[in-house]
Amino acid sequence: MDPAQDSSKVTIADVAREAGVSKGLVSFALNDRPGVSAETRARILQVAGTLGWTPSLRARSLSSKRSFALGFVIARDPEVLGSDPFFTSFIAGVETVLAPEGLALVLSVVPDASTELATYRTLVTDGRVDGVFLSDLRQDDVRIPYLSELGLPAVTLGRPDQLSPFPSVSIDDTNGIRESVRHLAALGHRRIAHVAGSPAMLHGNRRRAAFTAAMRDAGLGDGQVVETDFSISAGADATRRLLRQDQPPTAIVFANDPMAIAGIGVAQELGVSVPDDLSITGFDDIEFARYVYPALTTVGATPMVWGRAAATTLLGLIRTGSADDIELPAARLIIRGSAAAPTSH
Amino acid sequence: MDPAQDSSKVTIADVAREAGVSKGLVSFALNDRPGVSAETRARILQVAGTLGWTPSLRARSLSSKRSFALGFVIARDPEVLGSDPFFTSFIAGVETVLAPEGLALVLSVVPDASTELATYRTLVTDGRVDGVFLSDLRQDDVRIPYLSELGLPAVTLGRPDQLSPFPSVSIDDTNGIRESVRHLAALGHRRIAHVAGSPAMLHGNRRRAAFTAAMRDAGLGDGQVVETDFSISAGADATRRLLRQDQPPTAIVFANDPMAIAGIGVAQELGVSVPDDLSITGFDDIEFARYVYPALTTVGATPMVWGRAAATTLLGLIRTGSADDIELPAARLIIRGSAAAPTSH
DNA sequence: CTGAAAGCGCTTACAG
DNA sequence: CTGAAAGCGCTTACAG
Repeated sequence: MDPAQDSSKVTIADVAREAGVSKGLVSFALNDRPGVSAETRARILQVAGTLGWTPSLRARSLSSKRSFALGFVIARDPEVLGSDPFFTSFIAGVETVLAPEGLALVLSVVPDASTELATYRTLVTDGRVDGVFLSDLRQDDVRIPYLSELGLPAVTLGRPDQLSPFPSVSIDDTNGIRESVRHLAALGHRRIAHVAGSPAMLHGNRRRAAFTAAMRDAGLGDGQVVETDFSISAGADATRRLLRQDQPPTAIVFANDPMAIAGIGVAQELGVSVPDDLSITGFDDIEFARYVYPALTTVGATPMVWGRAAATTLLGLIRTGSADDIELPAARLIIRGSAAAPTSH
Repeated sequence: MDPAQDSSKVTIADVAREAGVSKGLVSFALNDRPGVSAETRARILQVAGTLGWTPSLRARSLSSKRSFALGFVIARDPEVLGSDPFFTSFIAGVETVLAPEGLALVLSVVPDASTELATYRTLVTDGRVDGVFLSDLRQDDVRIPYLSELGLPAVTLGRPDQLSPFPSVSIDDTNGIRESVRHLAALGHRRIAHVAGSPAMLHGNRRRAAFTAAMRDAGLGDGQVVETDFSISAGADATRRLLRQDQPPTAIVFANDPMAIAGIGVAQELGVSVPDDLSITGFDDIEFARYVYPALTTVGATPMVWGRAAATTLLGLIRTGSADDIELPAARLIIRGSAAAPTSH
């Protein structure tokens, strides 16, 4: 009765019979494989359309050993995760390429690194996904050899510091840090500090190195650096420590926006005026950055673009067996109100 | 050679042969179905363990017409989504119940409501999921009859305002609003405004109604209300509008934390001191709330707990055909620094 | 360019 | 309590 219900009952056998061909040929036509004449293919597709045939994903999965899904495993303390808007935007970007292809995204949020590996193994054992996204690259990341051994295709967000069989989608975030330091130096700052991310994470390391290099280039020494784990609370603590020194910095370059926003909060709490007494820059340009006061001068990231590029690359790898690395346009500094010339003193 | 590789090749037929029983019996043992003697079941499971048999999810899916996965479709402008930490924590909570059961979560982030419906349809047609989570309930929500007609089990986050065949997991968030108003009234505020969420969304409506009711109870009239779409930018705009009036409120109750944080930013920008000239309360207790200055007095939400409860309920519905509604402990006000007694004037 | 058949690895009535 | 067989709906060599 209900056409929607009926159509779900239509199988490849019905289409084959109606079109007067074998099931195999219908399959070939469906999968755009050579060996079907143009007119036969057209007729088959036409019949399929008329009958409202939707090939069974489950049957296709079983016989073709594919899952038509991609996976993303995020290993983070959920509390910290929540404040990082990167992932949802990234996933929205991924979605824009998966949806039209009829592919799905399987997401796992796990609390720690060992659960993370177990999750990848389950994903492979169950044949849940045809490939995965690898984010938050760490130094000498165990996930890379692990996935390689499991035979699971992957794309890394950022270029690993080790031999990797996987394509990468990366962005030059050092440029943003460099621009931040130059901007502050041009405003007249001499004592500039860096609240760095985790040294165990590649982007934390890279931004820190970029900071030091830019400081030297500007003739400002190495600059003081405080390491954190990228979390808001660690950012707040680091800021407090920096400002309580005898010679506090007049500017701080933060490795991400959440920490920078916490930094503004701490400064205000201590009665240190931003940007008059202290200039602050962030990294990521999360939406909050525009709405805190003063609005955060920060480096623009493009998580949706990353998502799209990573999904395209991973699909290419899965389908053709290889894919080129992609380098996205370098991150740029966005100047707003949280950085200004230091007041004389 | 590689045991991991070998084990993936082991099938139910191998186990049956080795255990000296039929494939059917192995299947029965695997699925804990009656009709297998305790010792036979034990022997089968033992053999399965020895051989390292992992039942093929794909084969099980095809023959049992289940997908062993749950779905979550989020319809939101990705920009706005990013600043809402609710989802990632919610998903982390869901994960804690899915992972031990060997179930996966399929996530879709779509830009608008029509894409949302199409996504649900695809999920059903492809047999991707056995049930879905329904969040951000709207007035007379079309998704409820739609999913019902598709025959897809669901759990709603919050109680719908319409007839619904689905169980709900809800929390009394009106209590948090009520506590906020009482807190402000007790501090001596008389002109309290509410920056409400979208009137099209149930929780926006509910919080707004709770605000008005609490104001009346306190003998403070209806209180001024400005409607928004829950977005940070709308929260900033609403605050600006409120503060520019001849008789601006001395306190504002925001329907969520992102808007409240933007509200603090706007106040600072306008030279209005928080909490001296203006008290502010939020809703959700996102991580940022503790780190802005002054720290945000807000209502605690528990997205991880929601996730866990919703997943448990949905699984129960799928497995037994019915599930009871769950009411989580009422949301409570968390007092921090953004609300204080109004300065006399 | 096309057909007939086996196979993917389970589950599920149906007999006994 | 147990076995043999059909079935889920595709894909994929293998023949022609």
